[in-house]
Amino acid sequence: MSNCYTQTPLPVICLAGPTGAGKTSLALRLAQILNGEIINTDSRQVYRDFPIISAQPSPEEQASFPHHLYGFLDTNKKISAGEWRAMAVEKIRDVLKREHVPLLVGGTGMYFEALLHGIAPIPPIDPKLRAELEERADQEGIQKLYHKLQEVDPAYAAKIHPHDRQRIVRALEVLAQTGDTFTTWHTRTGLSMPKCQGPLLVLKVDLEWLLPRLAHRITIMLNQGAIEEAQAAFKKCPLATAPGWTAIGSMELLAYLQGRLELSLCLDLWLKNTRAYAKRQNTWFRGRKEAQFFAMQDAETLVQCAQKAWETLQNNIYVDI
RNA sequence: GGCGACAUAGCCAAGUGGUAAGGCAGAGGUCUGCAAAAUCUCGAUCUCCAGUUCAAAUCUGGAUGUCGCCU
Repeated sequence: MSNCYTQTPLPVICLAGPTGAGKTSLALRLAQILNGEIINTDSRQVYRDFPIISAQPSPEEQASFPHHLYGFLDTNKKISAGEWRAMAVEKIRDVLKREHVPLLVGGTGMYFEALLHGIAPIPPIDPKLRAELEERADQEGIQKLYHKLQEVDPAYAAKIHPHDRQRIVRALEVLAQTGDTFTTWHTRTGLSMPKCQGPLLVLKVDLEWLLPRLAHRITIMLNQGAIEEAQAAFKKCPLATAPGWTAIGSMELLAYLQGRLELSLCLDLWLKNTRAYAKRQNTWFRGRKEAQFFAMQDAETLVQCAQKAWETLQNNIYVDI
């Protein structure tokens, strides 16, 4: 019985949307109605030292229903989409064993993608390879590496832009270590991986509506001690390039703490970057075919959809078993 | 009231006779292990009117507006 979920898709409910849309409070509602447990699907809320700045659910909120994968990672550590997925799947299994509903809540589109559609089972790549490629890119120019990619994996090269350094390096490092091209790996997506299945419920927000909310949220964060939080984090991890610092809010505050930015400019920039991020998130979710969109005013409808979807998932699972 | 300067996209701004750089903001995309990342695409005929010229954002005159100084 313990391995039945490895054969059948794991049923989940996904709640996504841009930052500041109101996912956290809605998630609590879903948890209450569906008897759910909340699993973080956000690449920044995993960091231990930034609970305020990354807008993690408050301790009270986290105490009201079980929350998973929040604030467990050190600032100098990073996590990949694949690693997150593995952890999330484990949590999902646990939740299901308790006969609760796994609620995946967050704003990181790629994590939802990895969870619902799988990700190529590429082994961990030696960081040295990437470092070497990055250095070559610095010295010879990224065009050289792109030309190389065109030779070894023309199909993938055609899919990305010649300036897309991150993806060019990634494709080359994978090939260098595994001997297989990125394109080949992509064909193996989903194999030997537990699948998750469920609705992708997305909060649809208008940026004009969101902007004042984001501004207000920054004020609240400051009142809650965002600056002190950044100070404390800096004491623990003074390396500005550490993965945990590459988040909106923390990077601007760090610049302020280091005297590189006036406070008022820092706050302006923080807001600006947050808004731009929300826009990118909108773009991402808009492009998902399976996404179902709801305005915040239609939260009720969303909840009903989640309930209905869960019933359907239950039935399907039992049929499969 | 007088004198002077300026007037280029939402903002900043280059361009001094040959048919409008750039930055920011904004909009729309891409996305397979860094994703709060990386990356791509998109905008004006130069305040208005008249004139000079083959040709004007660029020269001349006038109008309007803004800013500064003066009385």
